[in-house]
Formats: sequence, C-alpha cells, structure tokens
Amino acid sequence: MAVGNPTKSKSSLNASRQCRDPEVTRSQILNAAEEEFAREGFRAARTEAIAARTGVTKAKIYYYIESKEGLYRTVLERCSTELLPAIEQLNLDQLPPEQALEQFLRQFLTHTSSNPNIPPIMFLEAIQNKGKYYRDTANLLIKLVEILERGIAAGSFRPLDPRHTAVNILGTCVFYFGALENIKHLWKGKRLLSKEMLEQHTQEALNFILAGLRWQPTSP
Amino acid sequence: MAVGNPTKSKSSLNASRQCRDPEVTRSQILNAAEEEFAREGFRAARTEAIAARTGVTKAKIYYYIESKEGLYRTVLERCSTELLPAIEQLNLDQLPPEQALEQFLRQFLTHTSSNPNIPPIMFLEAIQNKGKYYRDTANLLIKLVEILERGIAAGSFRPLDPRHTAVNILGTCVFYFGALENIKHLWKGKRLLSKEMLEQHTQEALNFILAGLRWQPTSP
DNA sequence: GTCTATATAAAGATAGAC
DNA sequence: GTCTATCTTTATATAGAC
Repeated sequence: MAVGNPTKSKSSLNASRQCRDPEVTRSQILNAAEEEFAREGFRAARTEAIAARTGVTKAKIYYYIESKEGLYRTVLERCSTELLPAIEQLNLDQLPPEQALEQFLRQFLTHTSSNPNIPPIMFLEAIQNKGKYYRDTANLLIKLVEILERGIAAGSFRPLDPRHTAVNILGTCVFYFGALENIKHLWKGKRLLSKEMLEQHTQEALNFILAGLRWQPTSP
Repeated sequence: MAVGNPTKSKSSLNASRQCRDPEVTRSQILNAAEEEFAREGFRAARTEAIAARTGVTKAKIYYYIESKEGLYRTVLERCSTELLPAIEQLNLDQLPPEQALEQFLRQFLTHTSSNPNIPPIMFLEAIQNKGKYYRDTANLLIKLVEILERGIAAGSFRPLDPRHTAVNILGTCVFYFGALENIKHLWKGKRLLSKEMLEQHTQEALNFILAGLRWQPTSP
C-alpha cells in the first residue's frame, strides 16, 4: 500500500491519462477512489469504476494497490490528516469561548468547503460500517464539547446540554454536504459547491449556530 | 410487488418464523428490508441479508417481491406516506410563524424518533443514488422555507436566508440519526435511540433552532 | 509497468420438487 | 407456499504476455 502524496492537485476526473510517473498515478488513483467512495461507500464502490475515473485499466489499479479495503483505508486516512492538526494549532484553549468557537467553526467549514467529499464519506462510513474503519470524528466532537462547556461555565453561552449541542452544531455544518442531492432543488440552476454558495453556507451556518447559543432577549 | 400493510408492528428482527399469513410475511419482509436498506443503501444491501433478517429463505423473499429494486421502491414509498400528510393536517398556514415552525418541528422530530431508519435511508439515497428513487424530501424543505419567509416578512425572525436556514434546521434535526455511530462515543453506555435520549434530542434541537432565529440582544 | 484474458467468489434471480 | 439446487451476472483479484 502506502499510496499517495496528498499535496498534489486533486481534480481527478479525466486526469492526464497514460502518465508514467508512479507518484502521479498513485495520486490519481487515490483521488478517483475518494470520489467513488464518497458516492458509494466501501461496499458498493467498484474497483472497475475507480479505474474508469482514473482513466486506466483495473489491472493497473491492482498493480498500485494491495486491495480495495487497503485503498479505502488509505482514503480515510488522507481525509483525516489535515483538519485536526490545523485545529490544534489554533490554541483554542487560550481564547475566550465565543472566539474559540468561531475560530473552530471557520476552520472546520473552510476545510469542509475545500474537501466536500469528506462529509459523504464520513456519513457512509458511519451508517454502513458503523465506524469500523474510522472513528476520528469523535475527536472533533470532543473538542467542540470542551469549548461549549467552558462557554457555559463562563456564562458566555446559554445553559444547554453541551453534547447534544455539539452534535447539533456539527449537523448544521455538514448536512449541506451530505444532502446535496436532496436540497439542490431549492436552488435550481445553481451549483451548490460554487465558491459563492459555499461562502453563503459558511456565513449562514456560523450566524445560525452562534445565535443559537446566545442568551435570549426574553430570559436573561 | 404491492407489498405490505404499514400499520402492523414494525419490530422485525427474529419475528415469528414460519408464519403462514401472507400479509404478515409481506410486512415482515418490508420491515427487514427497511433495516437492511437503512444500513447499506440500495446497492450494497443483500437480498440474502434481508432473508436472514426476516428468518426465511431467499427463494421465499422472491416469491413475495418482484425484484430488489421493486422492494427498495416500496420501502421508500412507505417511508414517505405518513409525515407529509400529518404536517399538511396541521394547517400551518393559519398559525403565526413562530408557532407554525414549532409545530412543524415537533411533528417532524416525533415522527423521526419513531422511525429512526428514515434519516439514514434518505442520506444513503441522496448520496448513493442522487435521489433517483426518491425526491420528496424537497417538499418538506419547501414547506419549511415558506414558514421562514413568512416569519421574516412579519419580523418574527431575524433577517436570514430562508433556504440556507431551512437546510441548516433540517440538518440539526436529522444529523443525530444519520451519524449515530460517529457520535455514540460521547454518551458511553447510553442507547441513543432510547426514549430518554430521543426526548433530549428533540428538546435540545428545538431550543437550538428557535434561538437561532430570534432577534439577538445586540441588534434589535 | 501495462495490457488482455481469466480464475474465483459473491449476489440477484429462477427452476422444479414437494 | 416453501424449499434445495442452480443459473447468470457482476465484481474482486490475479496470471502471464508484452
């Protein structure tokens, strides 16, 4: 196994075929696999389809990978390498809770907007495989719960259940990406992953979440 | 095809085997299929597994159904028969927007709590099949957008984008059910579908959403 | 390293006895 | 109506030529 250099370009479809650089080929396979797994999940994904997306034969795929399962694990790993470290670097513990939460959400939404395959992959992994191959989402949630607990204790946020609220917040952030095909009918003709729409989602989600945590006019 | 009487008991697993009533058998098959499709989606679901869940042979399944695809369509139809009519009956147009929204959400959350297979089925259908077999979720969203538009126009809610907000609201309601296996680690030892936890989710989601729409202390 | 051809296994669906 | 046995298709994975 040991596929891939995640830093290279990610637009995979119809990527320059017949390439001789093995590193590029590995990367192309990984990108195509990510697309396929994001649309089908592990079990329903077909190596044949991954080959077609990459623009090569099935046999060539198997020259580069160990197995479909190994490829899946590699894709999942690559999905989780960037976000958590980036969030750790923000040193959120040292910011006031409101700012910490906003920074967390901005980082998360920006990262997800740049990697819109991640939410469907995680949904499929959770639903189909019950997290057999991946459990890291929990770490994000725990970070979020900590921020909420701190903010509630400090009186910055209303008194709410931090765990349910963390789940509801994450749901607000990622549902958009998981339900693209269900919600697209609300914006006929618009591409939901365009820069414009992603910025709108980020801003609306952020406003909605922060408002949901503030003390209310009627009960201060 | 033409499977099922949706009104009968729904607990399928290990349901009384060797039953001779064809209506009961149909119902058992439908329930088992719903479970299997909710965990795997259409493509990855196996008729073999549905047979095993029902406690019968594959051949018996095929005596009662036309095909795997037909069974899937029937399951999806059954999922959508109850909620929308129930919401129509509430006559939400005639209530003030805040009350209309609260009624809508209570009905939705109650129905989802009683039918926790529906969110994963809809997630899988949207992600894997791009809504090929099902498009009704859009109707719910449209109803929600209408309520929000009315409330914004009346000044009951903050000025927000009604479509993004409808999506964010729905996300808050259903993410819990779609990501069960990702979030369960926050509540070690607790059953996330217990009556207690479902009531907590309903209440927390409701509070969170309504708070997110209200005018804020700093900008009234 | 890449291809064609193929072995092997799994899954949808059916035949035919009872 | 139900079962065992089987057909057919599809999919993972590999052999072997080039």
